[in-house]
Amino acid sequence: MTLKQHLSESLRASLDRLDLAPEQKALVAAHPVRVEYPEARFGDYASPVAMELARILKKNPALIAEQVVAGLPGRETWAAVDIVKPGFINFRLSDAARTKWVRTILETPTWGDATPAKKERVLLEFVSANPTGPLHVGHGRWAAIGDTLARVLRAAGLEVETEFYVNDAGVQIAKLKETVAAIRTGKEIPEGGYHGDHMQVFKTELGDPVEYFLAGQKATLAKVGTAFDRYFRETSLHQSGAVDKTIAWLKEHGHTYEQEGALWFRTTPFGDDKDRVLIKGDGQKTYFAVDIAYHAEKVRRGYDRLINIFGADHHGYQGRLGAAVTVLSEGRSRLDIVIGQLVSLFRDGEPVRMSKRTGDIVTLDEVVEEIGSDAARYFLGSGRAATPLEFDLALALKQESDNPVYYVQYAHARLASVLRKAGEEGIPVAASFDFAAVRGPHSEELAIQLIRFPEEIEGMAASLEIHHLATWLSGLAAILHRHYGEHRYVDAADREKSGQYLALVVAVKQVIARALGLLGVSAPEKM
RNA sequence: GCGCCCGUAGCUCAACUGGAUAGAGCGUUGGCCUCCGGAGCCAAAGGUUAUGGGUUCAACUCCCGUCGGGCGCACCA
Repeated sequence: MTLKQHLSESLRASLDRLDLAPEQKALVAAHPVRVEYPEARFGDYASPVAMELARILKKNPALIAEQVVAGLPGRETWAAVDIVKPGFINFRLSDAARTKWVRTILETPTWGDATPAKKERVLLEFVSANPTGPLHVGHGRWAAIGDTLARVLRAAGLEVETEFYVNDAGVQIAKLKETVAAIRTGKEIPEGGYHGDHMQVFKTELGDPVEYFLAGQKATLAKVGTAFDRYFRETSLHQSGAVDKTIAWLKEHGHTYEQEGALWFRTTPFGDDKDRVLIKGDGQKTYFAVDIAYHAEKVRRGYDRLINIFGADHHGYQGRLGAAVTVLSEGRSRLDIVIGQLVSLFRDGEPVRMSKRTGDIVTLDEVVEEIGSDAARYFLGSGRAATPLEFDLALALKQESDNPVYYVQYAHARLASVLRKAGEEGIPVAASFDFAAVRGPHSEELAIQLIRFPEEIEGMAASLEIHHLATWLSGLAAILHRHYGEHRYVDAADREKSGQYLALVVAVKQVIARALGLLGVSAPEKM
């Protein structure tokens, strides 16, 4: 259990002991106990619960806070519990508690991992780019976010499979093949075909264009450290008859109707804003019908939860797909859709249009080539998915050697260097860490930031917002750099104290490496 | 026209989903290596959180309006 949870439960226990009328007791019991992180000067944890209960209990928040503190169990964990102005309750960890938790971190190489209340099986689908060209920066954003989300969910104790849906059938693929045939025979590219320099390879490249692009996309994803558990092909749905079976199932269960020669799926009762066509008047199945069959397949596999990462250009799909999953799973599976806003490309402030048709496309490969995988992963994964990202190539290139990711990596390399130095001096890492030995400027912050790591993981798993990882990590790096400036870790004159510092160094280094790993960024020993 | 998302320091982004004096990186200005890595640290400048109302002990966060930007609104894929 995390420290935050411990505190939350202690507060709950204290609230239960308040002398209240039965109806008030019920209200208090229903009220969540929130614990948050205050500014360092106030302490390590804080709770606004007394202020929140002031209205319900019709009492002065400071008075409530006093009573809560009076009945609080587990006081030995806290060096100080203060009540401040409106009614905040602030908690400062005791040295003994810091010692205990840091020792736990040192004994736990997987520190950060959390244990879920329920071990859910999750299918996470992302990227799913059409195999009609190379991946662009937008795909890179979904890859960075999706891959990190998968790692974070696993750290949070969920069973996660990742999947890339390959649209290898349908009209666009037919257009692609026509285009390739034209290029190979030296004819003009047909109406609605694919233009652009990246198509010219088919003058000499003789393979199937779908396989060619898919292989290229996989190679690009590998460069940014993203591998999928499964590539699921649309054609397999057609071959297995899954599309027809799914439509038949919907018919049998009364979810469809015919109108004007088309077959409609009644999605509006399940949150969609209009019903959708499955089979068109000309007898052709819609793209949506195929997509439903795909999600029927996911449901059939029995996941507790489906998560899809969609670009904002597909957000209109949310309602109908959610309705489909509800119907197909008969309410048993839940579909979460993470909408990621698009990436706008700029070069020196000038917008760069991205289109596979015009060919003015900046590929993910090129960007990775320019700024490297680490910087790309960090940059694309550190912003909130819901916020549009403006990516300036010239800026990214300029910051090549002065990028936020290096700030964090440098912290790691610096600690590696400290440990090397200690090795040369023959100073051993203390076997039994004692926080009191390393007390001083920023030491408390450093310890607490490490202790919070699993709390961050839990928070991200709940919100599906992984950008917090980069924020928290750069916070840790900042504290470390400041701490480094104030303390001398390796001092041959005081081997005992140095050993204690080294234990802290090992803990910080371990946690930074783990967090960078979740981000898909390397943790260098030297830079 | 309707719907979803966004608007925070000069630039790129945070702010724990309603908490305390809105924070980082880049850029700018001025300091800091006889000493474990100066890819770092310290200090300064920079904000009426697009804008006008509302809700409350408390609003960047919630509600309504306005302005600006992105994306959707097919018997397309």
